[in-house]
Amino acid sequence: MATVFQQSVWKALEKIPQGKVTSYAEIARYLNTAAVRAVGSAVGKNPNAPEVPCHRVVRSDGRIGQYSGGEGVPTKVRLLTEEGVQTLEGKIIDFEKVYWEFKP
DNA sequence: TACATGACTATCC
DNA sequence: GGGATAGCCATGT
Repeated sequence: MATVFQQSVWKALEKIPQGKVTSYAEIARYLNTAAVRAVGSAVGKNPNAPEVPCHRVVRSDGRIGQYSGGEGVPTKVRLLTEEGVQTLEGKIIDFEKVYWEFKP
């Protein structure tokens, strides 16, 4: 289904430019909620994977986290690397430099 | 550093 | 239609 919550999350994901990443907490804060798990749940079960760059969302501690699609986390890491976000063993390199903040 | 608790939703009984 | 469970996590102890 496509609830307003999910649509809001996906819409926020589309605002992330290529080569940048953001965190679930950032999205939750952008949606004015504290349910970061709900965000992950909504993004993880998104029915329109290619339209939503869910691989540009990582954990707030700089780690990749999980990924549902393709080969899983390796696919997420590879996509990020292709877009210019360097990773090392499931962790973002220069996380502060590629971190994208949502503007109100 | 590792474990337990917390907020909110979608999905499965 | 209603209640219970789990989820691409965060944060505090």
